[in-house]
Amino acid sequence: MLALLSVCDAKLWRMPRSKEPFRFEVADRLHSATIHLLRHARQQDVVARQGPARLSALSVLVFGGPMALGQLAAAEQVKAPTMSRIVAGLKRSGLARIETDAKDARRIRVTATAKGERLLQQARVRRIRLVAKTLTNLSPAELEILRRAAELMERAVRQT
Amino acid sequence: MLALLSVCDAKLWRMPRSKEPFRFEVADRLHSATIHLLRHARQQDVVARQGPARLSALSVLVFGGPMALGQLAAAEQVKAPTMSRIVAGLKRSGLARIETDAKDARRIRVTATAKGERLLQQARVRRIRLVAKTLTNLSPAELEILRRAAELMERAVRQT
DNA sequence: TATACTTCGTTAGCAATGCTAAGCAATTAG
DNA sequence: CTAATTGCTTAGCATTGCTAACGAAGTATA
Repeated sequence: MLALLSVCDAKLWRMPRSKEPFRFEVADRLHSATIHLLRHARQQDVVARQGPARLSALSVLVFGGPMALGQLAAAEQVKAPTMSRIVAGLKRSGLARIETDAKDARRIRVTATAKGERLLQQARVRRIRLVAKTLTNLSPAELEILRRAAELMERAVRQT
Repeated sequence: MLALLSVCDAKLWRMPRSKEPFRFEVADRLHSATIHLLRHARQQDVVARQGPARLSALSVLVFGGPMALGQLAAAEQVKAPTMSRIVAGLKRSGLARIETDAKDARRIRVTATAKGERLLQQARVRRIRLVAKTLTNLSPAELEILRRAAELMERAVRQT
């Protein structure tokens, strides 16, 4: 259930030799902290009655729009056969629908249904609410630090 | 592969009514950013040749010391049968060993082996290195923001 | 045009991980 | 001493990863 989320947790840990030890220290702490935060947020996901892979794929469909199976697999960093089964599950549950591509008969077009969008938004609300709840005791200045940190993380990852 | 890591990604999303909208905005951004950061870090885990559940359990053993199966299951937020199988796998791979508890014959004592510690540390180094690499272009001031953010996240989650 | 590659998706079969239900053995309560 | 509780395992199911192998459709080339 923890997925890969807790491979490393400890403080007692010697950083590898580096010209920039501070960067490694920050990486270490950030890694650990984000693991703990997300592990906590995940508690809410039981309610959705859908497996993590399906929720995840559904979110890509909802926020990224309809797409072919291969694109979806790439977005989820998963092989095509795996995504094939996930999409089949979403279809069975009425959360996504499949159409054929007019230009290329090999492709399929996967789209989130209204029901799928609704379910995903609800799951999302639950998670965000829980995260917000854990931030309850922080001051505005501390919240500002977190907001800026989020921006920095997004930027850093996107530049990769 | 993404586990629950991408249930929500988008910017276009209306926050629920709240007395503290800023807190929800921060929660949303932080949630998204941490998902992306960890999804990125996870690329390194293929190398370890052990599933995520085993690596995760092993990390608890390495950093938390030997413990009973039930404790380990609780730490990993997993039911006992699941942990039973995970520990069996670790034992098969020579990464953990099982002893009987002298005081209570029902209990078992699971311990990480030297091989297990080595494997975990290597996986850990790979992940941290990758995270550090994505932080390459940040200034010292920006790194400091991330360090403080990590502290805040840890504190917030721990108070739960 | 015909043949051969390539690309896209599916099916089949394996392994890992989650669950509940059921069972066994040891401990604790009454 | 019996009965309830506790700790772990086994059995059986569903989900989600993978590779291998296939068929169908598009593309390139002789």
